[in-house]
Amino acid sequence: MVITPFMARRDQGSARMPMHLIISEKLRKQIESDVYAPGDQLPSEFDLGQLFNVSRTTVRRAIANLINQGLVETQQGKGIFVKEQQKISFSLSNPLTFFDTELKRQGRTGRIQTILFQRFEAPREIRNRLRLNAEQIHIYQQEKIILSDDVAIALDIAYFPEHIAQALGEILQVEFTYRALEHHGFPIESARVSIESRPASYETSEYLNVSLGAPLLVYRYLAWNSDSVPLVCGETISRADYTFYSADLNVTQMNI
Amino acid sequence: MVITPFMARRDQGSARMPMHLIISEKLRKQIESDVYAPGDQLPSEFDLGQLFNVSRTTVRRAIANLINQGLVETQQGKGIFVKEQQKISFSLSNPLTFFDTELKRQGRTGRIQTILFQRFEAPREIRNRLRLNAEQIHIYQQEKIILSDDVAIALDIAYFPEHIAQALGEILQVEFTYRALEHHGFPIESARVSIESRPASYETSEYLNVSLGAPLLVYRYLAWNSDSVPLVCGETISRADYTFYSADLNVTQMNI
DNA sequence: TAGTGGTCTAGACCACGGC
DNA sequence: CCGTGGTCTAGACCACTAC
Repeated sequence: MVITPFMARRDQGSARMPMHLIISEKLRKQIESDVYAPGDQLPSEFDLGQLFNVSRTTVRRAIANLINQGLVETQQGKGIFVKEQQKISFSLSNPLTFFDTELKRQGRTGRIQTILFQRFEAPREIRNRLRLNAEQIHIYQQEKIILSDDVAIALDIAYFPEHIAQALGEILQVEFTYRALEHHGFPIESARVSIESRPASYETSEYLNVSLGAPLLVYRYLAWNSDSVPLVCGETISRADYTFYSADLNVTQMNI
Repeated sequence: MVITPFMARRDQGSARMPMHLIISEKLRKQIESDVYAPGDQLPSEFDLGQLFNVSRTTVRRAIANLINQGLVETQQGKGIFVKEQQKISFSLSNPLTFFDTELKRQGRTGRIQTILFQRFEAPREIRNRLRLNAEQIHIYQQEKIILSDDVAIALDIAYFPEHIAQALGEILQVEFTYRALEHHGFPIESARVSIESRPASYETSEYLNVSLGAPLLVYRYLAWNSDSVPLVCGETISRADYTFYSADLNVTQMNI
C-alpha cells in the first residue's frame, strides 16, 4: 500500500507531513524498537525508494534526517548502517579532568597527537583571558587531537603564556595538558569552565571525522595556580556522540 | 567566472570538494567576516544558483549545510536570514540552578508552561534512580517548556516520588522545579548531574521549534535532601544555540 | 500577482567496495 | 564487474509572504 501525505496527516494531528519525514520517522521507530539493531545495514537507497514508492532524492532526504539525528551513518560503496551508541563520561568533580585517567577507568586507551605547536603574538581576547602584562606579547598555541581506542573523539586548542610553554617544552607534545602542568611544577589551584554545544564546522568535521553540523561538546577552560596566575586557557571540542560530562554538586559548598 | 571543483581542489589541499560545500564555505566566510551581518537576508535560492552557476538543488544543499551549522535560518515565502548569536548562561556553581534567577540576572524574562502532569507506574529505570521501595509503585511525571522572552528555549522532563508531587501539588505547575522544592519544605542537599548533547528528534524539534537534528544540551539531574532521600530526577533539554553551562572549579574541594 | 522557500521526480554521471 | 552511496541537473507543483 502506498502511504500518502494525507494518511500521515491523520497520524500526526493536523500538520501535513512530507514524505521524507514520514520515511525517516518510520525508520527511526524501527531502529529504536530494534528491528534494525546497532551495526545492522538498512535497505539500499534504491530498495527504500521501491518500498516507499518515492524517488531516490526523497529517500536521500529521509536518510539525511536520520544522519542528522545521529542514528545512522553511510559508507560509500557499502551501505547505510545503524550507529552504535555508547558515550564516554568525563568528570567535572575531580575537579580537573585528567582525560587519560578517565579513559583508562572506562577500559579505553587514550592518546594525544599534536597537530600544531607555535609561538605567536597574542590576540586581544587571549591576552585578556590570560591576563598578560605589557611585556608578554607572545603566547604558545597548541592544537592536539585526543584519540580513544584510536578514534579521534576530541580536538583540544590550548593557549599558554610564553614562560610556561617554554618550561614544559616537549612534555606538552605527548602529555595531556592538566597532567603536564600538575606533574612539572605548575599545580593548578582553580579553574573557570563552561560547557556548550556547537555544530561542527567544515574544518572541525574533517578533524573529528563527523558530518558537517554534527553536535559537538565544547569544554572551555581557564586555569590558575594558587597565586591566581593564569596557566592555560583553551577549549576541548569533543564529539557529542562519544562524550558527556558529569558532576556531583553539594549545597554546603558554595563554589564548585 | 565559473568555479569548478578543480579550482576548489587547489584551495583545499588534494581533497576534491563538491560544489555544495564550496558554496556553503564561501557563504560561511562571508557571514563570519560580516559581509552578511546577523539578521541580514542572503540572496534568494534562484539568485545564488545564477551566481554560482548551479542548479537550485545544489544551492539548497549548500543552504542545508549552513542551517546544520546554525548559521542561517529560512522563512518560507520570505528568504534566508543570518542568525543572531547570543547564548544564555546557566551556572553549575550555585550549586543548583535557579533558571528564573539566572534569566533575570541576564535581563530576560523567564516563564514555564506545563504541558503534562500525570501519575503513572514507575518504569524500572526511574525506580532505580529515585530508589523507590516496594510500596512506592507510582510516580508523577511533569513535562514543561521553559520560555525566555517568550521563546521556547528548553523542555524539562521531571519525575517525582508520589508523596512529594502530592505535597507540592499546584505549585509545580507554575514554579521552576528547584525553587518549588527549596521553598516548600524539601530543601536540596546534593545532586548528581551530567551534561551531554543530543541532536533534536522530530518530537523535540517541534516543541523547541528547531530543525531536525539541531544540537541540544541535555542536563540530567538527580537531587537528594540531607537524609539522602531522592527528591526528583529528570532532564532539561535546551536549545544549544541559546544556552550554555558554566562552573567555577576549586582543587581544595574534592567534590563539586 | 510575483517572488520566496518546501517538496518531489526521473535521470545522469562519478567514486568506492567487494566479488 | 555490479551494487552501493555521492553529486548534480532541469523542471514541476505547492505553500507562504508581501504588495
